[in-house]
Amino acid sequence: MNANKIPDIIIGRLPVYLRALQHMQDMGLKTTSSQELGERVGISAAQIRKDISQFGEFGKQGTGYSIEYLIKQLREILKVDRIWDMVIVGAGDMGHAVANYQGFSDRGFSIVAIFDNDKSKVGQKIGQFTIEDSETMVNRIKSLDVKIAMLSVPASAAQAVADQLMQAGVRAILNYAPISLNVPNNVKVQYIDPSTHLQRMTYYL
Amino acid sequence: MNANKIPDIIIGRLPVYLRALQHMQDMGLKTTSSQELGERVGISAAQIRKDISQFGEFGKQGTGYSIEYLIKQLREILKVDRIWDMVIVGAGDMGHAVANYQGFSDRGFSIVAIFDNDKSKVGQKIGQFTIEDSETMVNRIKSLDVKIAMLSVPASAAQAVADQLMQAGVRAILNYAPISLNVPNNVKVQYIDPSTHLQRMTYYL
DNA sequence: TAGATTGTTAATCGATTAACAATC
DNA sequence: TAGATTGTTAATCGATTAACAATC
Repeated sequence: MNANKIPDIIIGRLPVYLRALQHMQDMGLKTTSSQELGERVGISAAQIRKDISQFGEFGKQGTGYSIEYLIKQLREILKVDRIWDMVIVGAGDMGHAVANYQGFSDRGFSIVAIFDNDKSKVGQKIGQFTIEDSETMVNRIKSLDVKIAMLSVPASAAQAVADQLMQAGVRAILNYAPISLNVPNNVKVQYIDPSTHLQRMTYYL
Repeated sequence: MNANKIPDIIIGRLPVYLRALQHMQDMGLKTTSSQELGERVGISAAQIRKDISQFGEFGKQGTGYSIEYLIKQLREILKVDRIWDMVIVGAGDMGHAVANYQGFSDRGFSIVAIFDNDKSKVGQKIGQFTIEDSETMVNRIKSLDVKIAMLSVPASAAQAVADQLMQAGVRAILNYAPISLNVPNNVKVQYIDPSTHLQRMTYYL
Protein backbone atom coordinates (compact mmCIF):
# COMPACT_ATOMS: atom_id res chain seq x y z
CA MET A 1 0.00 0.00 0.00
CA ASN A 2 1.57 3.26 -1.07
CA ALA A 3 -1.18 5.66 -0.11
CA ASN A 4 -1.83 6.44 3.47
CA LYS A 5 -5.51 6.73 4.15
CA ILE A 6 -7.95 5.19 1.71
CA PRO A 7 -11.56 6.41 1.91
CA ASP A 8 -14.03 3.80 3.11
CA ILE A 9 -16.18 4.35 0.06
CA ILE A 10 -13.38 2.99 -2.11
CA ILE A 11 -12.82 0.01 0.18
CA GLY A 12 -16.52 -0.73 -0.19
CA ARG A 13 -16.24 -1.01 -3.95
CA LEU A 14 -13.24 -3.34 -4.00
CA PRO A 15 -15.21 -6.46 -2.97
CA VAL A 16 -17.63 -5.73 -5.83
CA TYR A 17 -14.74 -5.55 -8.29
CA LEU A 18 -13.30 -8.72 -6.83
CA ARG A 19 -16.58 -10.58 -7.16
CA ALA A 20 -16.95 -9.53 -10.79
CA LEU A 21 -13.33 -10.45 -11.59
CA GLN A 22 -13.73 -13.90 -10.06
CA HIS A 23 -16.85 -14.35 -12.13
CA MET A 24 -14.95 -13.38 -15.29
CA GLN A 25 -12.18 -15.76 -14.35
CA ASP A 26 -14.71 -18.57 -13.91
CA MET A 27 -15.90 -17.77 -17.42
CA GLY A 28 -12.38 -18.30 -18.69
CA LEU A 29 -11.42 -14.68 -19.35
CA LYS A 30 -7.78 -13.73 -18.86
CA THR A 31 -7.67 -9.95 -19.11
CA THR A 32 -10.12 -7.09 -18.77
CA SER A 33 -10.22 -3.31 -18.98
CA SER A 34 -11.58 -0.64 -16.69
CA GLN A 35 -14.21 -0.12 -19.38
CA GLU A 36 -15.40 -3.71 -19.39
CA LEU A 37 -15.27 -4.14 -15.63
CA GLY A 38 -17.13 -0.88 -15.23
CA GLU A 39 -19.96 -2.01 -17.46
CA ARG A 40 -20.31 -5.19 -15.45
CA VAL A 41 -20.56 -3.52 -12.08
CA GLY A 42 -22.23 -0.27 -13.12
CA ILE A 43 -19.35 2.06 -12.24
CA SER A 44 -17.47 4.42 -14.55
CA ALA A 45 -14.18 3.28 -16.05
CA ALA A 46 -12.44 6.36 -14.70
CA GLN A 47 -13.52 5.59 -11.19
CA ILE A 48 -12.36 2.01 -11.39
CA ARG A 49 -8.93 3.08 -12.62
CA LYS A 50 -8.72 5.68 -9.90
CA ASP A 51 -9.79 3.26 -7.17
CA ILE A 52 -7.33 0.59 -8.23
CA SER A 53 -4.46 3.03 -8.70
CA GLN A 54 -4.71 3.99 -5.03
CA PHE A 55 -2.92 0.74 -4.27
CA GLY A 56 -0.40 0.40 -7.07
CA GLU A 57 0.01 0.13 -10.81
CA PHE A 58 -1.67 -3.16 -11.57
CA GLY A 59 -2.58 -2.58 -15.22
CA LYS A 60 -0.78 -2.21 -18.52
CA GLN A 61 -1.42 0.54 -21.02
CA GLY A 62 -2.92 -0.83 -24.18
CA THR A 63 -3.95 -4.19 -22.74
CA GLY A 64 -5.69 -3.51 -19.45
CA TYR A 65 -5.55 -5.74 -16.37
CA SER A 66 -4.60 -9.38 -15.96
CA ILE A 67 -7.64 -10.80 -14.17
CA GLU A 68 -5.60 -13.32 -12.22
CA TYR A 69 -3.10 -10.72 -11.06
CA LEU A 70 -5.73 -8.15 -10.15
CA ILE A 71 -7.67 -10.73 -8.14
CA LYS A 72 -4.49 -11.60 -6.27
CA GLN A 73 -3.79 -7.95 -5.51
CA LEU A 74 -7.34 -7.19 -4.38
CA ARG A 75 -7.37 -10.23 -2.13
CA GLU A 76 -4.20 -9.02 -0.48
CA ILE A 77 -5.50 -5.48 -0.10
CA LEU A 78 -8.76 -6.69 1.44
CA LYS A 79 -6.84 -9.26 3.54
CA VAL A 80 -8.83 -12.14 2.11
CA ASP A 81 -5.69 -13.84 0.82
CA ARG A 82 -6.26 -16.00 3.93
CA ILE A 83 -9.20 -17.68 5.69
CA TRP A 84 -10.96 -15.81 8.48
CA ASP A 85 -12.74 -17.83 11.14
CA MET A 86 -16.21 -16.63 12.02
CA VAL A 87 -18.95 -17.43 14.51
CA ILE A 88 -22.71 -17.20 14.13
CA VAL A 89 -24.82 -16.06 17.07
CA GLY A 90 -28.49 -16.98 16.82
CA ALA A 91 -29.63 -20.29 15.38
CA GLY A 92 -33.04 -19.25 14.05
CA ASP A 93 -34.07 -19.46 10.42
CA MET A 94 -31.52 -16.86 9.38
CA GLY A 95 -28.76 -18.48 11.42
CA HIS A 96 -29.54 -21.77 9.73
CA ALA A 97 -29.49 -20.25 6.25
CA VAL A 98 -26.19 -18.53 6.92
CA ALA A 99 -24.68 -21.68 8.44
CA ASN A 100 -25.67 -23.70 5.38
CA TYR A 101 -24.49 -21.09 2.89
CA GLN A 102 -21.75 -22.54 0.69
CA GLY A 103 -20.37 -19.28 -0.64
CA PHE A 104 -18.02 -18.29 2.18
CA SER A 105 -15.09 -20.65 1.74
CA ASP A 106 -13.79 -19.34 -1.56
CA ARG A 107 -14.28 -15.74 -0.51
CA GLY A 108 -12.00 -15.97 2.51
CA PHE A 109 -14.25 -17.08 5.36
CA SER A 110 -14.99 -20.16 7.44
CA ILE A 111 -17.63 -20.70 10.10
CA VAL A 112 -16.21 -22.35 13.22
CA ALA A 113 -19.03 -22.16 15.78
CA ILE A 114 -22.71 -21.36 16.25
CA PHE A 115 -24.30 -20.18 19.48
CA ASP A 116 -27.84 -19.82 20.77
CA ASN A 117 -29.27 -18.99 24.18
CA ASP A 118 -32.20 -21.38 23.79
CA LYS A 119 -31.26 -24.46 25.85
CA SER A 120 -33.56 -26.62 23.77
CA LYS A 121 -31.49 -25.83 20.67
CA VAL A 122 -28.11 -26.32 22.33
CA GLY A 123 -26.58 -29.60 21.24
CA GLN A 124 -28.63 -29.80 18.04
CA LYS A 125 -26.85 -30.02 14.71
CA ILE A 126 -26.80 -27.60 11.80
CA GLY A 127 -24.92 -29.33 9.02
CA GLN A 128 -21.65 -30.35 10.63
CA PHE A 129 -21.94 -27.81 13.45
CA THR A 130 -23.34 -28.37 16.92
CA ILE A 131 -25.19 -25.42 18.42
CA GLU A 132 -23.35 -24.24 21.52
CA ASP A 133 -24.68 -22.47 24.60
CA SER A 134 -24.43 -18.66 24.56
CA GLU A 135 -23.26 -18.79 28.17
CA THR A 136 -20.00 -20.32 27.03
CA MET A 137 -19.69 -17.94 24.07
CA VAL A 138 -17.29 -15.31 25.37
CA ASN A 139 -14.68 -17.75 26.56
CA ARG A 140 -15.09 -19.96 23.53
CA ILE A 141 -14.58 -17.07 21.12
CA LYS A 142 -11.54 -15.93 23.07
CA SER A 143 -9.98 -19.37 22.94
CA LEU A 144 -10.73 -19.70 19.23
CA ASP A 145 -9.34 -16.17 18.70
CA VAL A 146 -12.17 -15.30 16.35
CA LYS A 147 -12.45 -11.69 15.13
CA ILE A 148 -15.58 -11.84 12.98
CA ALA A 149 -19.16 -12.62 14.01
CA MET A 150 -22.48 -12.81 12.24
CA LEU A 151 -25.34 -11.71 14.40
CA SER A 152 -28.73 -13.29 13.69
CA VAL A 153 -30.54 -12.82 17.00
CA PRO A 154 -33.75 -10.79 17.55
CA ALA A 155 -33.31 -7.03 17.54
CA SER A 156 -34.12 -6.88 21.23
CA ALA A 157 -31.05 -8.97 22.08
CA ALA A 158 -28.65 -7.63 19.46
CA GLN A 159 -26.92 -4.87 21.42
CA ALA A 160 -26.31 -7.05 24.48
CA VAL A 161 -24.88 -9.83 22.32
CA ALA A 162 -22.76 -7.35 20.40
CA ASP A 163 -21.34 -6.10 23.71
CA GLN A 164 -20.41 -9.66 24.66
CA LEU A 165 -18.84 -10.25 21.26
CA MET A 166 -16.66 -7.18 21.63
CA GLN A 167 -15.69 -8.29 25.10
CA ALA A 168 -14.60 -11.57 23.54
CA GLY A 169 -12.37 -9.73 21.08
CA VAL A 170 -14.61 -9.61 18.01
CA ARG A 171 -13.78 -6.66 15.78
CA ALA A 172 -16.17 -7.09 12.86
CA ILE A 173 -19.88 -7.80 13.06
CA LEU A 174 -22.22 -8.62 10.21
CA ASN A 175 -25.54 -7.66 11.75
CA TYR A 176 -28.71 -9.34 10.52
CA ALA A 177 -30.76 -7.86 13.34
CA PRO A 178 -32.82 -4.84 12.25
CA ILE A 179 -31.29 -2.35 14.67
CA SER A 180 -28.37 0.08 14.71
CA LEU A 181 -25.58 -1.10 16.97
CA ASN A 182 -23.52 1.12 19.20
CA VAL A 183 -19.86 0.22 18.88
CA PRO A 184 -16.51 1.98 19.41
CA ASN A 185 -14.74 2.90 16.19
CA ASN A 186 -12.20 0.12 16.36
CA VAL A 187 -15.09 -2.26 15.73
CA LYS A 188 -16.71 -2.45 12.30
CA VAL A 189 -20.36 -3.26 11.66
CA GLN A 190 -22.12 -4.03 8.41
CA TYR A 191 -25.90 -4.20 8.26
CA ILE A 192 -28.11 -6.64 6.41
CA ASP A 193 -31.72 -5.65 6.89
CA PRO A 194 -33.96 -6.64 4.00
CA SER A 195 -36.71 -4.19 4.99
CA THR A 196 -34.27 -1.29 4.95
CA HIS A 197 -33.02 -2.30 1.53
CA LEU A 198 -36.57 -2.65 0.24
CA GLN A 199 -37.62 0.73 1.62
CA ARG A 200 -34.76 2.29 -0.25
CA MET A 201 -36.32 1.10 -3.48
CA THR A 202 -40.01 1.84 -2.88
CA TYR A 203 -39.28 5.57 -2.99
CA TYR A 204 -38.65 5.17 -6.72
CA LEU A 205 -41.71 3.05 -7.51
CA MET B 1 -42.23 16.97 -1.41
CA ASN B 2 -41.07 20.50 -2.13
CA ALA B 3 -37.63 19.75 -3.56
CA ASN B 4 -37.29 18.35 -7.01
CA LYS B 5 -34.53 15.79 -7.14
CA ILE B 6 -33.39 14.18 -3.91
CA PRO B 7 -29.98 12.46 -3.98
CA ASP B 8 -30.11 8.70 -3.61
CA ILE B 9 -27.67 8.84 -0.72
CA ILE B 10 -30.29 10.72 1.31
CA ILE B 11 -33.04 8.29 0.33
CA GLY B 12 -30.78 5.52 1.58
CA ARG B 13 -30.57 7.04 5.05
CA LEU B 14 -34.29 7.57 5.51
CA PRO B 15 -35.08 3.89 6.17
CA VAL B 16 -32.37 3.90 8.83
CA TYR B 17 -33.96 6.91 10.52
CA LEU B 18 -37.36 5.28 10.24
CA ARG B 19 -36.14 2.06 11.82
CA ALA B 20 -34.58 3.95 14.73
CA LEU B 21 -37.69 6.07 15.22
CA GLN B 22 -39.93 3.03 15.30
CA HIS B 23 -37.62 1.51 17.85
CA MET B 24 -37.85 4.64 20.00
CA GLN B 25 -41.61 4.60 19.66
CA ASP B 26 -41.69 0.97 20.80
CA MET B 27 -39.73 2.09 23.84
CA GLY B 28 -42.45 4.61 24.63
CA LEU B 29 -40.63 7.79 23.61
CA LYS B 30 -42.75 10.61 22.20
CA THR B 31 -40.26 13.15 20.89
CA THR B 32 -36.63 13.20 19.83
CA SER B 33 -34.02 15.63 18.52
CA SER B 34 -31.61 15.49 15.60
CA GLN B 35 -28.91 15.15 18.25
CA GLU B 36 -30.44 12.07 19.89
CA LEU B 37 -31.44 10.40 16.64
CA GLY B 38 -27.97 11.05 15.28
CA GLU B 39 -26.30 9.35 18.22
CA ARG B 40 -28.49 6.30 17.74
CA VAL B 41 -27.74 5.84 14.07
CA GLY B 42 -24.20 7.20 13.99
CA ILE B 43 -24.88 10.22 11.80
CA SER B 44 -24.31 13.89 12.62
CA ALA B 45 -27.21 15.96 13.89
CA ALA B 46 -26.64 18.53 11.15
CA GLN B 47 -26.94 15.91 8.47
CA ILE B 48 -30.15 14.51 9.89
CA ARG B 49 -31.72 17.96 10.01
CA LYS B 50 -30.60 18.63 6.47
CA ASP B 51 -31.88 15.31 5.18
CA ILE B 52 -35.28 15.68 6.80
CA SER B 53 -35.66 19.31 5.77
CA GLN B 54 -35.44 18.27 2.10
CA PHE B 55 -39.03 17.11 2.42
CA GLY B 56 -40.64 19.68 4.69
CA GLU B 57 -40.52 21.30 8.10
CA PHE B 58 -41.36 18.40 10.37
CA GLY B 59 -39.72 19.62 13.58
CA LYS B 60 -40.26 22.36 16.11
CA GLN B 61 -37.55 24.70 17.38
CA GLY B 62 -36.87 24.11 21.02
CA THR B 63 -38.57 20.73 21.24
CA GLY B 64 -37.39 18.69 18.27
CA TYR B 65 -39.47 16.14 16.37
CA SER B 66 -42.64 14.30 17.30
CA ILE B 67 -41.66 10.66 16.77
CA GLU B 68 -45.13 9.63 15.68
CA TYR B 69 -45.41 12.47 13.19
CA LEU B 70 -41.93 12.00 11.77
CA ILE B 71 -42.59 8.28 11.31
CA LYS B 72 -45.78 9.08 9.46
CA GLN B 73 -43.99 11.54 7.20
CA LEU B 74 -41.07 9.21 6.45
CA ARG B 75 -43.44 6.38 5.65
CA GLU B 76 -45.22 8.58 3.16
CA ILE B 77 -41.99 9.79 1.60
CA LEU B 78 -40.67 6.24 1.23
CA LYS B 79 -44.10 5.06 0.07
CA VAL B 80 -44.35 2.49 2.83
CA ASP B 81 -47.56 4.01 4.17
CA ARG B 82 -49.08 1.04 2.34
CA ILE B 83 -48.34 -2.69 1.91
CA TRP B 84 -46.29 -3.80 -1.07
CA ASP B 85 -46.75 -7.32 -2.37
CA MET B 86 -43.56 -9.23 -3.06
CA VAL B 87 -42.52 -12.56 -4.55
CA ILE B 88 -39.54 -14.76 -3.69
CA VAL B 89 -37.74 -16.62 -6.43
CA GLY B 90 -35.61 -19.52 -5.23
CA ALA B 91 -36.75 -21.80 -2.41
CA GLY B 92 -33.36 -22.85 -1.08
CA ASP B 93 -32.15 -22.19 2.45
CA MET B 94 -32.11 -18.45 1.92
CA GLY B 95 -35.53 -18.46 0.28
CA HIS B 96 -36.88 -20.39 3.26
CA ALA B 97 -35.34 -17.99 5.77
CA VAL B 98 -36.72 -14.98 3.93
CA ALA B 99 -40.15 -16.60 3.58
CA ASN B 100 -40.27 -17.28 7.32
CA TYR B 101 -38.99 -13.85 8.31
CA GLN B 102 -41.58 -12.07 10.44
CA GLY B 103 -40.19 -8.56 10.06
CA PHE B 104 -41.73 -7.52 6.75
CA SER B 105 -45.36 -6.90 7.61
CA ASP B 106 -44.91 -3.89 9.87
CA ARG B 107 -42.34 -2.35 7.53
CA GLY B 108 -44.65 -2.20 4.55
CA PHE B 109 -44.20 -5.53 2.78
CA SER B 110 -46.06 -8.79 2.28
CA ILE B 111 -44.93 -11.96 0.54
CA VAL B 112 -47.57 -13.31 -1.84
CA ALA B 113 -45.82 -16.10 -3.76
CA ILE B 114 -42.66 -18.23 -3.91
CA PHE B 115 -41.24 -19.84 -7.03
CA ASP B 116 -38.63 -22.49 -7.76
CA ASN B 117 -37.60 -24.28 -10.94
CA ASP B 118 -36.99 -27.59 -9.12
CA LYS B 119 -40.06 -29.70 -9.89
CA SER B 120 -39.49 -31.78 -6.76
CA LYS B 121 -39.95 -28.65 -4.64
CA VAL B 122 -43.01 -27.37 -6.48
CA GLY B 123 -46.12 -28.00 -4.42
CA GLN B 124 -44.24 -28.20 -1.12
CA LYS B 125 -45.13 -25.81 1.66
CA ILE B 126 -43.08 -23.09 3.31
CA GLY B 127 -45.17 -21.81 6.19
CA GLN B 128 -48.49 -20.93 4.61
CA PHE B 129 -47.03 -20.65 1.11
CA THR B 130 -46.96 -23.32 -1.55
CA ILE B 131 -43.91 -23.31 -3.81
CA GLU B 132 -44.96 -22.59 -7.37
CA ASP B 133 -43.33 -23.60 -10.64
CA SER B 134 -40.97 -21.02 -12.19
CA GLU B 135 -42.49 -21.76 -15.56
CA THR B 136 -45.71 -20.10 -14.44
CA MET B 137 -43.88 -17.21 -12.82
CA VAL B 138 -44.08 -14.48 -15.44
CA ASN B 139 -47.82 -14.76 -15.96
CA ARG B 140 -48.49 -15.20 -12.26
CA ILE B 141 -46.53 -12.07 -11.36
CA LYS B 142 -48.32 -10.13 -14.07
CA SER B 143 -51.72 -11.21 -12.82
CA LEU B 144 -50.78 -10.43 -9.22
CA ASP B 145 -49.38 -7.07 -10.40
CA VAL B 146 -46.33 -7.45 -8.16
CA LYS B 147 -43.56 -4.88 -8.48
CA ILE B 148 -41.00 -6.18 -5.97
CA ALA B 149 -39.08 -9.46 -5.99
CA MET B 150 -36.50 -11.08 -3.77
CA LEU B 151 -34.04 -13.15 -5.70
CA SER B 152 -32.50 -16.11 -3.87
CA VAL B 153 -31.39 -18.33 -6.72
CA PRO B 154 -27.81 -19.40 -7.51
CA ALA B 155 -25.60 -16.73 -9.10
CA SER B 156 -25.53 -18.68 -12.35
CA ALA B 157 -29.30 -18.29 -12.76
CA ALA B 158 -29.73 -14.80 -11.34
CA GLN B 159 -29.48 -12.70 -14.51
CA ALA B 160 -31.87 -14.91 -16.48
CA VAL B 161 -34.40 -14.84 -13.65
CA ALA B 162 -34.00 -11.09 -13.27
CA ASP B 163 -34.74 -10.69 -16.99
CA GLN B 164 -37.93 -12.70 -16.55
CA LEU B 165 -38.93 -10.67 -13.51
CA MET B 166 -38.54 -7.44 -15.45
CA GLN B 167 -40.55 -8.90 -18.29
CA ALA B 168 -43.27 -9.61 -15.72
CA GLY B 169 -43.27 -5.98 -14.63
CA VAL B 170 -41.06 -6.16 -11.54
CA ARG B 171 -39.36 -2.83 -10.86
CA ALA B 172 -37.40 -3.52 -7.66
CA ILE B 173 -35.20 -6.52 -6.95
CA LEU B 174 -33.57 -7.45 -3.67
CA ASN B 175 -30.77 -9.66 -4.92
CA TYR B 176 -29.35 -12.32 -2.58
CA ALA B 177 -27.33 -13.89 -5.39
CA PRO B 178 -23.64 -12.91 -5.30
CA ILE B 179 -23.49 -11.29 -8.72
CA SER B 180 -24.04 -7.84 -10.22
CA LEU B 181 -27.23 -7.64 -12.25
CA ASN B 182 -27.62 -5.77 -15.47
CA VAL B 183 -30.84 -3.79 -15.41
CA PRO B 184 -32.19 -0.67 -17.14
CA ASN B 185 -32.33 2.38 -14.92
CA ASN B 186 -36.06 2.26 -14.39
CA VAL B 187 -35.44 -0.92 -12.37
CA LYS B 188 -33.83 -0.74 -8.94
CA VAL B 189 -31.60 -3.41 -7.45
CA GLN B 190 -30.30 -3.75 -3.91
CA TYR B 191 -27.63 -6.29 -3.10
CA ILE B 192 -27.33 -8.55 -0.09
CA ASP B 193 -24.11 -10.52 -0.33
CA PRO B 194 -22.66 -11.47 3.04
CA SER B 195 -19.18 -12.15 1.62
CA THR B 196 -19.02 -8.70 0.09
CA HIS B 197 -20.05 -7.11 3.38
CA LEU B 198 -17.48 -9.18 5.25
CA GLN B 199 -14.70 -8.29 2.82
CA ARG B 200 -15.45 -4.66 3.41
CA MET B 201 -14.55 -5.15 7.06
CA THR B 202 -11.49 -7.37 6.81
CA TYR B 203 -9.52 -4.51 5.30
CA TYR B 204 -9.63 -2.83 8.70
CA LEU B 205 -8.67 -5.89 10.77
C1' DT C 1 -38.63 34.68 29.72
C1' DA C 2 -34.51 31.63 29.03
C1' DG C 3 -33.11 27.55 27.02
C1' DA C 4 -33.29 24.46 23.40
C1' DT C 5 -33.41 23.07 18.83
C1' DT C 6 -34.85 23.62 14.22
C1' DG C 7 -34.12 24.93 9.23
C1' DT C 8 -30.93 27.04 6.31
C1' DT C 9 -26.87 29.38 4.56
C1' DA C 10 -22.14 29.52 3.52
C1' DA C 11 -17.83 27.27 3.94
C1' DT C 12 -15.42 23.20 3.75
C1' DC C 13 -14.44 18.92 2.48
C1' DG C 14 -14.43 14.90 -0.44
C1' DA C 15 -15.68 12.24 -4.54
C1' DT C 16 -16.36 11.84 -9.43
C1' DT C 17 -15.44 12.85 -14.10
C1' DA C 18 -13.05 14.41 -18.14
C1' DA C 19 -9.05 14.64 -20.51
C1' DC C 20 -4.65 13.33 -21.97
C1' DA C 21 0.36 12.22 -21.82
C1' DA C 22 2.67 8.02 -21.22
C1' DT C 23 3.36 3.66 -22.86
C1' DC C 24 2.32 -1.19 -23.72
C1' DT D 1 3.95 1.24 -36.08
C1' DA D 2 -0.97 2.28 -34.86
C1' DG D 3 -4.38 1.41 -31.61
C1' DA D 4 -5.69 0.80 -27.08
C1' DT D 5 -5.77 1.66 -22.38
C1' DT D 6 -3.57 2.89 -18.20
C1' DG D 7 -2.41 6.20 -14.34
C1' DT D 8 -2.85 10.81 -13.08
C1' DT D 9 -3.98 15.69 -13.10
C1' DA D 10 -7.14 19.36 -12.98
C1' DA D 11 -11.87 20.64 -13.16
C1' DT D 12 -16.29 19.75 -11.75
C1' DC D 13 -19.66 18.22 -9.03
C1' DG D 14 -21.87 16.87 -4.80
C1' DA D 15 -22.06 15.99 0.17
C1' DT D 16 -21.01 17.24 4.85
C1' DT D 17 -20.23 20.37 8.51
C1' DA D 18 -20.29 24.58 11.12
C1' DA D 19 -22.67 28.34 12.49
C1' DC D 20 -26.54 31.01 13.64
C1' DA D 21 -30.94 33.57 13.08
C1' DA D 22 -35.51 32.18 13.83
C1' DT D 23 -38.66 30.59 16.94
C1' DC D 24 -40.98 27.18 19.84
